[in-house]
Amino acid sequence: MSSVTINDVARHAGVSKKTVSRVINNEINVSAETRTKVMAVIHQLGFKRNPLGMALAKNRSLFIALLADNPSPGYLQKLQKGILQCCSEEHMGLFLYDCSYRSPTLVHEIEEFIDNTLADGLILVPPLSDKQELLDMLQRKRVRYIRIGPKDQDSGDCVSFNGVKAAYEMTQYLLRLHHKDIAFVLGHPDQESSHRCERGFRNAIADAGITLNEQLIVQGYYTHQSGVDAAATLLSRTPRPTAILAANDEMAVGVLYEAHRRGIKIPAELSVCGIDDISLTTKVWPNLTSMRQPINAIGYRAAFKLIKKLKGETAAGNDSGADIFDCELIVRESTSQPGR
Amino acid sequence: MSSVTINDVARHAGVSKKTVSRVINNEINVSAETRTKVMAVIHQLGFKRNPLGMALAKNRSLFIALLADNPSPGYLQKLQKGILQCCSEEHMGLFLYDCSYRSPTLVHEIEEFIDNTLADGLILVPPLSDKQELLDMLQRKRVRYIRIGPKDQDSGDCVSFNGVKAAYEMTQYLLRLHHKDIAFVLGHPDQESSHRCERGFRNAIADAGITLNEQLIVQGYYTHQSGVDAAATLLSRTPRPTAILAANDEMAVGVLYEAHRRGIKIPAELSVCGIDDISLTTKVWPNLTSMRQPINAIGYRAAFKLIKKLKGETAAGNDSGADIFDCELIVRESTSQPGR
DNA sequence: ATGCAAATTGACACCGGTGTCAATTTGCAT
DNA sequence: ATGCAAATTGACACCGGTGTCAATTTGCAT
Repeated sequence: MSSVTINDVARHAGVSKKTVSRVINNEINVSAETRTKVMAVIHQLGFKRNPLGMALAKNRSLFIALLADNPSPGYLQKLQKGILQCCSEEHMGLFLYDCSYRSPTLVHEIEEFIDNTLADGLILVPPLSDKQELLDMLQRKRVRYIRIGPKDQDSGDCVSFNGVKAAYEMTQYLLRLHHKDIAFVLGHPDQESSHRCERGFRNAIADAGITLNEQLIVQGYYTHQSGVDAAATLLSRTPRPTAILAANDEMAVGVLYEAHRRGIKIPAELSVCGIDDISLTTKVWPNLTSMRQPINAIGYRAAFKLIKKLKGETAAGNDSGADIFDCELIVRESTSQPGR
Repeated sequence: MSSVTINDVARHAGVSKKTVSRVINNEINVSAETRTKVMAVIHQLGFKRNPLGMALAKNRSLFIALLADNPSPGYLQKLQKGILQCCSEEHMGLFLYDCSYRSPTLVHEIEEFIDNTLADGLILVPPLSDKQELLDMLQRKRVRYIRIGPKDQDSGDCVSFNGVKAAYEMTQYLLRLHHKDIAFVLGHPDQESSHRCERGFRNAIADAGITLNEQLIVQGYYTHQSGVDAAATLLSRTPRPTAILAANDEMAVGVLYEAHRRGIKIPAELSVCGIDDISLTTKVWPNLTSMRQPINAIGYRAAFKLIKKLKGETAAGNDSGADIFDCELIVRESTSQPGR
């Protein structure tokens, strides 16, 4: 390796390596003259701090990791993209770890992962965000984390999405189209986001003065197949719903599939819509109407908060902005007035 | 941190820390007695080697990273899964880095990424696998890498997929169904895999004794939209092809979309198929016939080779097995005899 | 010029490991 | 018992940084 060390810089600048360290870390108590001189040498030699040496000395690796187990690959992919963008800007590496929510040794596996990488910051994706046993372990190991979409949105260390509003507004949109029999496909019961969407849906129906037919709410699990299954149930009901809203796009695409299979015309005979706005929405036919969740921004924000936390900069001023993101209705081809 | 260090183990076992180091690294020249004693203490205290200390002393981080810029998210996702599985088994962390093939500062960005993470092993995904400028930089920095699907498949440090055979067999399948006017959507011209598929397609047509209509080969770029555009071109030709084979599934799904939009019945009026077998194939309607590329296995294998290389174990014996994976035809709902 | 607090700087030890090399112990032939 | 090569072990320096604390320098009031 031809890498330049802090010692090289110190020698060239005629100062001690501790002083160089002070300059690198932007510490106070370095004279302007010294700082300028050292900075010049740093640029001249192309010095870059070795993150391993730093990590060992400070006992903080500044590495962060994304822990994921999410049934919707499109969601994860967008989230990952947002996180990576922030990491890239902040010159941080991102470790990835795939885990299985159902694994009985989950917490142990994650602990081992942390020992292997020494990551000291984690981004938790639902349903991991609410696994108390995991959070306890992280606390014990003093590993920082930011949770995405946890149950208690008020804890400072999380970023979420206003799922109630998303489902509420999507339902309102369907009502404006004059749909009466609107069905709803729930997400996984372990994930709070599913309950939030359900609340939004129920509120919208209630606020419209309609008595909800409980038969039109069916269980799903956020997976494509559960969307297919839910649609199979709903589409054999009489009267058939004229619109189906699914708690995520992955399931909505499943609904689309089952409807096609039965020869039901979309949107003429059935409106279908989802929530999230993953890339899948513009790949299927017809393109899926969805509620855009700014997944990219959520990922970016989560990474940003985590990194600031690790670097010890308190999220002050304009940084402590809203961490509950709003949705946006994206009307595409899969919804219309009944019969059109 | 309550972590146990090598010093703690040494003290408890009554040996020097160098001896403990020898035991950890499975070096020879440690008496059986000492080894047993030290191992006992290691288990008793729950000692785990600190990867940072090791990395600093050995000047090898043993961290690996996946560098990706691929237009098909489904492909990348499956690859990632295979890589992660291997990393998990080998107790290695995986860094992720998203880059843009087109960025003029690509090589510099990647160099910076390596400096920030000290990854000393990389997995390169096409089209990065063939970027000579990048490979040179890695050579210079002595960063090891494994390439996926490079142009020169014979270099030992790569894992690929038999694209010629995949396209050849898929075309044969369509010919067996008695299709005559079979169209082909090319992938990105910068990626060798596209050329390989084209060769397979041409060979199959030639071997069947058919004169190829060059009008039926259109350019694509491996993206969904390029599939839509290619289909728009192909489906307005007279006579219209009765089957379209795309060089990847992402584009095939685009073809499906455009055909639906035009009210063309699939597969009755048009057979559509792709290559890769990404998860998207079973989400769209009708489910897409595809050539399964063992993407998971490819990712796993790439990670395995890289890790072995880093650990210095020469891939000997049964390990040096075939690194060109074969395809498998998966017939689903999007193909049939013409007119059925 | 003098005194003193604050600012600046560097010597040294340390983070948790490994490499080098010399010292000690072991095993075996004589 | 003796000699000698091979096996085993540990002292010490080092990888590239940072923390502590004491020494030196600076800036200002007197």
